[in-house]
Amino acid sequence: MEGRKLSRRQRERQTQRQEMLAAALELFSEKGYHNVSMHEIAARSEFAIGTLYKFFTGKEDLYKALIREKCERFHQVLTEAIEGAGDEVERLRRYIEVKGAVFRDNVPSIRLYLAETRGASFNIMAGLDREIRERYAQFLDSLAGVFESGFRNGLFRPIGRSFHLAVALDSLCNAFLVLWLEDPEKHPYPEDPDTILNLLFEGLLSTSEGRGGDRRFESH
Amino acid sequence: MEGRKLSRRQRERQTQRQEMLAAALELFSEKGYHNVSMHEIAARSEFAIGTLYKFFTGKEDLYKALIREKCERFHQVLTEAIEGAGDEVERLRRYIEVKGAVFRDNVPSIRLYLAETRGASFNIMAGLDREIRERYAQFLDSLAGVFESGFRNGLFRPIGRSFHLAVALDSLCNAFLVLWLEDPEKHPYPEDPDTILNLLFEGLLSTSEGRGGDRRFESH
Amino acid sequence: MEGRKLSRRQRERQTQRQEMLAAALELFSEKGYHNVSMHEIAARSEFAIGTLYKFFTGKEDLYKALIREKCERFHQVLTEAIEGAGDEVERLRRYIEVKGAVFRDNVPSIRLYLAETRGASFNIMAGLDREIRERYAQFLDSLAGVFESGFRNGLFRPIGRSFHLAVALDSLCNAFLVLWLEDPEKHPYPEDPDTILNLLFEGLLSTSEGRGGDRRFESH
Amino acid sequence: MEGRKLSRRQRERQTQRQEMLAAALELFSEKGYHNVSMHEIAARSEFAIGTLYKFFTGKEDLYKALIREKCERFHQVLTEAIEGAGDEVERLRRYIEVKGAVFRDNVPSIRLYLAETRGASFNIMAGLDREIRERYAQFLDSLAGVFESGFRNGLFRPIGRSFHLAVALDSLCNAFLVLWLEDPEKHPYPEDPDTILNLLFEGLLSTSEGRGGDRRFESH
DNA sequence: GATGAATGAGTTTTCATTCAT
DNA sequence: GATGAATGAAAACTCATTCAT
Repeated sequence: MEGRKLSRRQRERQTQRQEMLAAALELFSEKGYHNVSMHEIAARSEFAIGTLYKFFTGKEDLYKALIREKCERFHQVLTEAIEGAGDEVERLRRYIEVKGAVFRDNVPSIRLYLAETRGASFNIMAGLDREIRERYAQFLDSLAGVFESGFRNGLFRPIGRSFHLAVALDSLCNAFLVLWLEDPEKHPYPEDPDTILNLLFEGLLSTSEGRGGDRRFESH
Repeated sequence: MEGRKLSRRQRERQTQRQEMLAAALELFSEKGYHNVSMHEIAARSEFAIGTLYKFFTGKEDLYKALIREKCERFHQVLTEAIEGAGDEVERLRRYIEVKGAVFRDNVPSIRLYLAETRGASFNIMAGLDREIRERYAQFLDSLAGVFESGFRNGLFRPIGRSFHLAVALDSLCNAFLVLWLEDPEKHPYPEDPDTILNLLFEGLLSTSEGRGGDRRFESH
Repeated sequence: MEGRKLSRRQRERQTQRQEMLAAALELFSEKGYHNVSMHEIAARSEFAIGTLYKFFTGKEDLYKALIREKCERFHQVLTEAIEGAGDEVERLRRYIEVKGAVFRDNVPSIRLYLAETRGASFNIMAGLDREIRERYAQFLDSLAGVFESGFRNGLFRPIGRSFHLAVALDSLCNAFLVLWLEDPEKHPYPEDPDTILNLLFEGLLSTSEGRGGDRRFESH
Repeated sequence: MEGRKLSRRQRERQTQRQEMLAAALELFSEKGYHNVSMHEIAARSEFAIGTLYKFFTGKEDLYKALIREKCERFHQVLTEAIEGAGDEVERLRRYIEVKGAVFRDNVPSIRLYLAETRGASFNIMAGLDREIRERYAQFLDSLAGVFESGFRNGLFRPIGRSFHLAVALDSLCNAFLVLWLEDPEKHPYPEDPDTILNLLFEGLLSTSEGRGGDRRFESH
């Protein structure tokens, strides 16, 4: 992705950095930011404590780097999923599938990701919160774009603002994923993306012009 | 629930306890569990630190008590909303409205509630996590019951499992509420519950039997 | 000196504070600021480390308090010595004697005092340096006042600026005291203050008007 | 002093060593021993940290070498000043002038020199303290020799022990120099050495035989 | 029963020194 | 011989908890 010519030294440093981040990820995702000490990270990553401080200016910096890199990666993958080929429905299906796959493969990261994008994170850590949320908002806009485009070409019936639909779909997926995270046996993430999609689609599609759902509500 | 005859002493203790919890709530919701010290809670509640330890066995116990009581209260109120009078649609509407109202009136608690029920809470605090989640699951079952009942009496079309629908509706509300929490101006929580409800209902209602949404997907 | 009504508690706190400062003084004077750890001070004063931090906001604060209090005391005592009764000569004699006595009785403090007022202290410690030097300058002005007064009433011949004479006398005493500090046997601080005073006085006194010292230099 | 035939290699090493010492001097005099890290010295001198350790066994050794060399140089120059041509008065004048010139040209070194020779240096650094003080004592003896010689040839009146006079003159100069160091504008080091010298001489000279200063004191 | 002073284990971070390249 | 990445002991400081008054 970047210039390929990294010296051996530089490549080694990258590897070490990744090992540190990996150890930190494990620990943070197991116990949360405040319950992990730098000594633990050093021990788990098998580096001396001082070496950690050569790579990161402090615990906060280490955590920020970790979160930033993971979030960036997730958003990249998800953005690719919804910006790829296919009509809007296919792209949403792909989004649901990819999101599930990413979760399955990155459980530890997910715990942190969720703590940052959902719930009430207390990251006083100047700026991180804002940064992540902005990146997330940016992604939601992309997702809203898919609905918008579906509206324009008549694939979707305009039952709500595209942004709301994006929020809805994303939070639906997250809800299923959190259930899965808690008890994978009891709450498997749907193999078929339509299980989730239909929750929104079963009335979203413009072909259902003959129905009178709205009227029903209006009468209330 | 308990015997009503509390001595003056006991009543005083209850008041003191509530004052401690109120001070703790303010602080925890402002700064998060780990960034609040027992001294701060003592200072804010105007009790001696030793007195705090007469009421709670430690910081963790205090936090647990706080979370438990708040969650219990929320679930109670929400359960009442969905178990009250009216058909299923009305009950869901009431749920959305009550949830909005409860949030508006309890912003500090909400931050903690969200941290516990959504996202990846790191509450290693033996059991709290489990306890809260169980209570939450219990509530989701109640909510699912509303859909179930709607299915049975033909008000809803069976577009998914009732539990999934409960999860979907709840996470939809949460998503809107988190948006509102972040920026109340930009993302007001809908006055009209149908704004949220329609996201699910526009195809969920059994009156739309004539439409061919499903077929469309099957053809894919 | 101050309002006498200190509660027992307050008196105890004062005692503890003094014990902490005493332990710190010993250690700082033995090994210097940077070679003493808070743990050592805690151990030597027989308090828990946390208790130290209840009395002083940090190591720097502890050191500053120590220096400030000692310096203030010294300057007070010395100022009293030169502002007491007697003609200028007597007052200077008393200054030399009192300075010797104070040194003898406060060897550990002296090491710190000297490090602060003489030599090149590297007290980056915002302000302390300045504060101490200002207090010292103030004292030198008092001492210069004695010479000034001696000039005015004709007791002293005006062989230099009064401030220079103050600096000269003070540095003379310090020099003798440092010698004594290094090797009390070999370099006892003079019992008779005139041993020091005569180094300046043997020509300073106005009664020596008949001599031609200056002329001698002019002819060179 | 040493054999003159240094190989190119050896000469290079000397140069490097001097560069290291120069960088260290700058830093130590700016911030004090404990506030300078070996990394800083390495960076400022543009050598690798490992290279520093090839030349000096450690930080302490580096500092000792620095102090030793600077002190040696100062004492050499000052000894030359007082051992040169001229009568005792001229030699003392030259001493005062040279001392002023050396200070002016070596402010950074001076800060360290003062920290070592005056005040209470905390150089636990085994031996350095003693070593420097011995060299200093040696110099004071040379200076005392000038007074001694002045006594012998009748140029000076024996108003005190020659060693005391040496201490007195040196501390007088130091006092003026410290004043100058603190505020060169307000306290310039005297251009005319007699400004300092007269503080001692105005009664020291044997030509003032007619005066009765001593008697005056005796009467007290 | 309430109080808050005292405690000390545990945290983050620095930096002199070593040694494989 | 020079290099600088890696090391880990040691420092300053915090805070949950105890217990004598």
